[in-house]
Amino acid sequence: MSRRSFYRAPEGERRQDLIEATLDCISELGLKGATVRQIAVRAGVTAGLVRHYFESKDQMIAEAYRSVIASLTDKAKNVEGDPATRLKDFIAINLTEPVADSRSVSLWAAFISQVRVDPALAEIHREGYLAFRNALQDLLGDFLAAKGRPASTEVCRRHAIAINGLVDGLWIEGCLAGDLFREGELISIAMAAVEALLDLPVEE
Amino acid sequence: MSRRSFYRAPEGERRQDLIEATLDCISELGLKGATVRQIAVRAGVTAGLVRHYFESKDQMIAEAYRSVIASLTDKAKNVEGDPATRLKDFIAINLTEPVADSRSVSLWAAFISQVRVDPALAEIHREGYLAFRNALQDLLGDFLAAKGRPASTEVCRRHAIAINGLVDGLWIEGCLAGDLFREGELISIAMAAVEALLDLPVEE
DNA sequence: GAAGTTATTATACACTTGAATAATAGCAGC
DNA sequence: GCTGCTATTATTCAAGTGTATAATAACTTC
Repeated sequence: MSRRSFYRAPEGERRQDLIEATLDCISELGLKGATVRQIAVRAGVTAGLVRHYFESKDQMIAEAYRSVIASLTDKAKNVEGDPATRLKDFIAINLTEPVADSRSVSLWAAFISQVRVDPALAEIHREGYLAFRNALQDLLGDFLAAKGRPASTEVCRRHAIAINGLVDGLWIEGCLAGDLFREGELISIAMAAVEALLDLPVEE
Repeated sequence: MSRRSFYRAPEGERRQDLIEATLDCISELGLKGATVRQIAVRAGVTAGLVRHYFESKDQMIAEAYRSVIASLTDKAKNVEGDPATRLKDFIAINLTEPVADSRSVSLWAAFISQVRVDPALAEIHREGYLAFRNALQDLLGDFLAAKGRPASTEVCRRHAIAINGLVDGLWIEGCLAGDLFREGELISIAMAAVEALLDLPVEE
């Protein structure tokens, strides 16, 4: 009667593994299916270890949510180049894998559904949304200025709200039922819509 | 030692009560919190009754989802009047209570998060989305024709996809963090955006 | 290589879960 | 009122839940 052998992982690595396993469970089995035991199996450890790294299962899930938000927003916030290119890339990135895939939207929805239940998640959502929208707002300000049509903060804010809504809505549908659209169709629709909203060509 | 007294309800009524109680639980406690016992408490019955009306808890939840989708789409699909009024109302209805409230978006998100887990829910979502988008597409066709700018099915389809995405995205944010926007601001932004997308005034 | 630290395993606990079953009481028809 | 049907309650069950605890083995330090 002997114990299984194991590897003593560095703290950061193990925490990351546990969070990743948590997200796998949530996306494939739903929040209900993300039990401590199932998460442990996927992370290749035993259930007790979870409590060694996190105060509670709920706290681990909140951290997992933070990492989802970060993965959804980081790529789009770090676009580079001239304003027109950045705007174009911003849209394309959000409507292309890996941001746009069914795993992402599953995770996102699972957490959104808990926003009313857990105020901590509500706060995380709010921060993520505002950071994302403000990045877009700055981007739009730069773009309009570069095109010789500088706009007030208020105008940029309204444009950012609308375009953010548009991109979010298309992102969701693309993730949930991508087969309803042709290859690249959502990006093309989004690009045309942004041009109409701003009354300016984005692509040359 | 006596049993509690009870009322023998007509089948339709009791089923409706159970579904309503299920939705209350999901929106307030999350899918995890929607246990057979908790649902029974809210419906004012004992847990065993659930299985008398539904084959399983999962089947009851799928039916509950159907009723959510219906409540979200029915109001918007039944707009009346001339095309411009219908288009205006379509947008306003989707961004105003009771369609736009935190309970609705919680329920919607809870089900979306299960789409990957349960193919039955995926099918229900797909049907709901297409019915909604097609209603919008017809509406846009009528509107453009009435304004003397008749458009092809394909053009209407692209407009419907974009406007549907826009409205969905704004709906979600309005529900989740309504306090980030001024009274009526989302409707005003949506209306202006639709006018820009169609290059036509919606309001006189 | 021995000693000490602690990440990890193993096990146990109290509680909740969805479901099955049997008893019962509300109500319709006579 | 009595009878019969069945919607509803009450109880039970096995499986699964998050967490607490103690034993242990992997690794560090000297």
